[in-house]
Amino acid sequence: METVAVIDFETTGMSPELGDRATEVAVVIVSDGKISSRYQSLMNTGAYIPPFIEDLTGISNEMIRQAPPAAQVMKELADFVGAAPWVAHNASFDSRFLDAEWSRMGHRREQAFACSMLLARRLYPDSPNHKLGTLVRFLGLPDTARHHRALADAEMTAHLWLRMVSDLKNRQGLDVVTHEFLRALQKVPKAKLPAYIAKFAHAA
DNA sequence: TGCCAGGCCCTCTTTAGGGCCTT
Repeated sequence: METVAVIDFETTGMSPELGDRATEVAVVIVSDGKISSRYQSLMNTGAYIPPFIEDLTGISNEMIRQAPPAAQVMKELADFVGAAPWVAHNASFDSRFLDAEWSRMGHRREQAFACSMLLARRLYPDSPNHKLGTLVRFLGLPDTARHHRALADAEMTAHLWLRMVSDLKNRQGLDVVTHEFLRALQKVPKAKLPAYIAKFAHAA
C-alpha cells in the first residue's frame, strides 16, 4: 500500500479565516498497511485559547506558552511528511488550518487531501453517525481513549483509513486502492457508489 | 462553549434551508 500522511490539528476554534490558530498538530505516516512513524507537537502562535477549548482538548494557554514557535513546528512537519499525500477526518477543516499556518511561513501545500469522513459516510452508512469516535466504536477499531488530542485522533483516523482500504479490497473486490482512487470515490454520489465500485472490482 | 466557517448532503430542492462534521 502506498504511503499516506494522516494529520490532525487542535485549534483555538473553527475558522482560520476569522483568526483561529492551531495549538497542536500530529501526523502519523501509514505505509505497508500500518503506522510506521509519528510526529506530534504543541505549537505557540501567540493566540488565546478560550476556556471551553481548554476544557475540550486539555490544551491550556500555559502549555502553549512553553511550546515551540509555530514556524518551527510547521517546518518540522513539512520535513517529516515529505511528498506523502494527506488524509484527515473532515479534511476541509485540517486542510484549511494547514494551508493557513504554512502560508504564514511562505510554504505552499502540494499534495492533495483525502477525507476519511466523506469516505466513511459512503462505506458505512449504517453507523449511527460519522464522528471519528463513533466510527472507531462502530468498527471495533483500536481506541486511544484520549479524544481531542492531535496524536490520538490522528492514530484513530489512520486505523479508520486502513480499515476502509481493507474493506474495499476484501469485501468489495478491489485489487488496488490508491489515495487518488479514494479521493475520486469520496465525491461519487451515494446512489451511484455500487456501480462505481463494481467498475473497478475484479470479475466475480 | 463562544454567537463565528466551509463543504457536503438530503429534501418538503435547484429562485433554499438545515443537519452533519471539524475545534
